[in-house]
Amino acid sequence: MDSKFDKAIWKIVSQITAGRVMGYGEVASAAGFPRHARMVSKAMSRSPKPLPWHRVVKADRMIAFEMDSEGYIKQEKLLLLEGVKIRKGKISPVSTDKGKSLDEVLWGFPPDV
DNA sequence: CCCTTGACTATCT
DNA sequence: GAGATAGCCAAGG
Repeated sequence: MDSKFDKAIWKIVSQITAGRVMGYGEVASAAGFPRHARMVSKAMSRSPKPLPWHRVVKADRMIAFEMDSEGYIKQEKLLLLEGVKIRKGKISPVSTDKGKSLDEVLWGFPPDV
């Protein structure tokens, strides 16, 4: 039985465009269930169809899995393939929906340095 | 019904 | 910046 919550989460996650990432809390809020960050992970695992789960990361923009775990490696790989820049496990601000300032995107993102 | 667990988050030291 | 603590909510034993 699929709950309303799960459906909402799947919808939001499937709508994340390639090269961009969202936080668990953001997804939950977007789905209409604030503070359900922890449930998001569960909902994604329960999805009957493949979902771009790798585009969902923690609030710190870091991969949620452990460094040595399979999930971490897999997610990092997928993100890199989609053009997401990662520095020491952290996703570049440009890859998020927050730091998508036109200047930064056009300039090619000089914020890091 | 109580307790534990989890792909979390925010705050404090 | 890293570690500890508390808050959070749903699901399962």
